[in-house]
Amino acid sequence: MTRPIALVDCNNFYASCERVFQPTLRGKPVVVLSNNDGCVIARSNEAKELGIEMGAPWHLNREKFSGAGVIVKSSNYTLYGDMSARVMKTLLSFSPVLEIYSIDEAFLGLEGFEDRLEDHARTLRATVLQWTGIPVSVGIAPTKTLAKVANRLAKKDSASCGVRVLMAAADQERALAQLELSDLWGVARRLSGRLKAQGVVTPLALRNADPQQIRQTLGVVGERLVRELRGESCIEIEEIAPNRKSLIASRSFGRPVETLIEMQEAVATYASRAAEKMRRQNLATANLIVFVETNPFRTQDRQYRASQSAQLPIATADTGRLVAAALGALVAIWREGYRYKKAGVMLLDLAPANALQGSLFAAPDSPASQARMRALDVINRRYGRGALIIGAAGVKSAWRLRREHVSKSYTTSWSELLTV
DNA sequence: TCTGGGGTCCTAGGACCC
DNA sequence: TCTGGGGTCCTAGGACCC
Repeated sequence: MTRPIALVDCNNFYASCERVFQPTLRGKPVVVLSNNDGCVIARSNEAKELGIEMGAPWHLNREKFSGAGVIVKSSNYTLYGDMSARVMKTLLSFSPVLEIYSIDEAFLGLEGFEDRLEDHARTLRATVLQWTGIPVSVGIAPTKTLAKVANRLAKKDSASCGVRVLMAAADQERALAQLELSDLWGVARRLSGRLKAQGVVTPLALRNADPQQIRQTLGVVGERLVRELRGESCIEIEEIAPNRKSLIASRSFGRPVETLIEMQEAVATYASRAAEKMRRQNLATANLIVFVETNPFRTQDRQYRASQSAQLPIATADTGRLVAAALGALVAIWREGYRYKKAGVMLLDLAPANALQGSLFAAPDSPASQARMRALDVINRRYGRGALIIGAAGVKSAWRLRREHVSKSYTTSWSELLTV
């Protein structure tokens, strides 16, 4: 009754993309660098073998690897996004049940292929390579967490030729015995530390632990992890991507920013870029955060980091309003005398820009509708007349409108509330 | 003047992912 | 001088509501 789940992961994705368009890079060590050519974000196998670490700051490594013939590329996200779309489209021809998990990973539901999982995966692998030029690895198991494990082994173990199936309990146990706790999906430094402190030292021990007991110390996340390791699927494949809830536009500065005017330029740019992103997805918001920080790697400098949120009276995607709100928030956290390294604008509580129309027809007992009715009730009691609340940001902002605006600011100006 | 319970919201921070 | 840029989920405590 267990349905097989495949995790398809592109090998060294950004480096592989560069190779597709520049075949002379094949067989050579290639690294792709982050913005400002700051640090390593992708490495070909050859580069990994040279000992180049993920995230390594390039200015500390340039010397070291210049003699090794390493080819360095600046990142090109437009290209990677395009290649990703081609890979995902190809995957769709191998199963209609597809969840795009990240730019280079996807989960596939393989129900119906139980009797030929390995063959199916090998054909998939060959086809993706032929159609897109991107090599992928495939891990198959009854849960997403185990599919991640299978995928890791498919990559690591050259004998498996890029495909690993872990449907049988005995195979799963053998696989878990080969890994470290921090190799597991969802376990990083902190969690593995806490587990080890509890005497759970290996992935296999975690699989054999009591879920209830793990829940005591690690909460629901821990319990889910144990169950997933046992083959009990707790994390479903999400074929329809839920609406984005927030988005960020931020950058590190190439050199320290020390004046307000420069910081204002940067924040205005980020706010405007964030607004563009939002409009492209037909979203709107009434809630944003501006943040600034100094360079934490320069321990000799005085450190400062701060963030400030700002609320707009109604949800909007208008660049002018968002820039104005962001600059207002910046003033509240700006401190003279620091060498700023990074700043950004986050947009929160994103909701479809046409939510107002939707809300009129929302089910009467939906939470959003109830919140709106309560807000309406307050207005009716207070002012003896009805008004339509702009609920574009859903329940939360309906509450906010009620608390912060309806009862305080909007004593007469209904037309403003009604503006879309 | 004293006494309760159940539920949601808000916010900040932690932890993790790619 | 030089160390990325995005995201999500969970928790905990206080505020607030009925």
